[in-house]
Amino acid sequence: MKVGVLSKNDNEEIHNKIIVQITELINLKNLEPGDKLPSERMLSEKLEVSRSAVREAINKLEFYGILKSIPQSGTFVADIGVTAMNGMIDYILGLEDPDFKSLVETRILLELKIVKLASLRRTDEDLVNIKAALDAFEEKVLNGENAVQEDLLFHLAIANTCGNSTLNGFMLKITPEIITNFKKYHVCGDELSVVAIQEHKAIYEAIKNQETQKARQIMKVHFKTLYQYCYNIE
Amino acid sequence: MKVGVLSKNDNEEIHNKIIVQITELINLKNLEPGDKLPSERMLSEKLEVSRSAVREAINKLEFYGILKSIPQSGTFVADIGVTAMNGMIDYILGLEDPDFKSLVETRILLELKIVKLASLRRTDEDLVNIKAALDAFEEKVLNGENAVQEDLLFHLAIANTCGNSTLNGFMLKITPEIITNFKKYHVCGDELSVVAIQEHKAIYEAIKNQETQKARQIMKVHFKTLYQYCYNIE
DNA sequence: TTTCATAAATTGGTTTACCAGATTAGAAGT
DNA sequence: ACTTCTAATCTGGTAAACCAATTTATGAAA
Repeated sequence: MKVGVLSKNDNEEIHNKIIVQITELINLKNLEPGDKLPSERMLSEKLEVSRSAVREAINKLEFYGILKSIPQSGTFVADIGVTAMNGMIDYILGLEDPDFKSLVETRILLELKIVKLASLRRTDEDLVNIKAALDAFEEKVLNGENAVQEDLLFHLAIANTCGNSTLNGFMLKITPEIITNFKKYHVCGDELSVVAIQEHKAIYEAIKNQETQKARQIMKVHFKTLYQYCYNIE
Repeated sequence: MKVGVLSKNDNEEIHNKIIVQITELINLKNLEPGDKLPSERMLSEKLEVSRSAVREAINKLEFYGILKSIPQSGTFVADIGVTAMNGMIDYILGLEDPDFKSLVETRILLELKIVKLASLRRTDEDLVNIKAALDAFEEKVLNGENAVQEDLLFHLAIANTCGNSTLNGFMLKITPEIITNFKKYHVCGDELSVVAIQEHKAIYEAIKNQETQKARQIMKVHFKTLYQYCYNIE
């Protein structure tokens, strides 16, 4: 089953159907950016579905920046143009659920950039946060406990200091899926955690000293095991 | 105003407040992964807000993989652990709206990876799609019309063939914001479009011939102007 | 005591009714 | 004809009522 990034349940199918119908309507009526859609009531009547279903479809299109609802006024076609809209909707409907490989591949890409930016832009306050996450991770590992959560919180702490809210948001989006997949495929890596402590410390130091390339290099080494694992799955 | 990735309206403030309260409740009750939250009715009563408000807060937490609602059963703490949950929620609530620089910075990062993957994984069918987007762009430019939409659809066509649904989804998420910012800051770049045609063609050929490094190199050149613009804004 | 069928209660989801702000139509005044 | 003001209408959002599936409680049978 295909499902979007918003992934909820199997009712997604009917949402997609409604999205297609709304799109067709926009094209039929030659609505331009800024134009108002028929009201939710009209749409639900015309498409013979409940208003809530229409609202959910609109929500999804709004999430992807294609529509814009304004409280007591109406729902409008965002000013990205109808060509972009039609193209995007095709791709949105075709979006598949991310598999583990996609997630890891993306995570590594994001984090190698994030650690560079973080080392350039980190404030002193940021360093305190990262250090706290680092200490929490170390304590857990030295206690012999599973520290997957603390591991990823350390990485999120870095993402939070990179000064790029888009990258930060993307990291937050994929982290839970990464964790659950770690558990699913038993990539918890308890045995590697002691090594990981040293690597985390080295990353922290590099960020602290603003050694951009070094920070990136250590992060790359840090991901080596994960990287190999990722490309051995397929 | 701070706002999350889901960015809707100013009522986000109260959603965040509810999210905090729900989190506190989970901690108070020492709920572990897999445990069931109080029902939506109980929560709305206890927190003295409407049930719909509770539902929206839960939806957001579900989007970020922290909670999981099961239809006639209940809402459960996802199995990422309470430590990860608490850390993530702090970061989620602190998320700011992405600025243009964040978007461009992220786009370039994503696309340089995407074009590599696409050149490795593209099918013959993919090539047809990319070529169609390429032709549409060329026609628009040669007609002297603004071709921002067709430009980005070409890039989305590539993203759609990269075999990584996470990266593809992220590209879809930022594209509309990129377009609106282009218009806002007048980065439409009509004068550059003729050059862009050649670059697009070269990218297409490289993907077609599966010349991975070359594809990436051309994409990098293609982004040069945008890159400079991005780092001159601040 | 255990097992299993049955009914009552609980759940998230959905439909319906209602709300307050925004828009529009039209009349009144100039 | 053109404003201006007002009231009726229309809008997305929200609260309340309802639903079907699930879970739990109950108790009879073994």
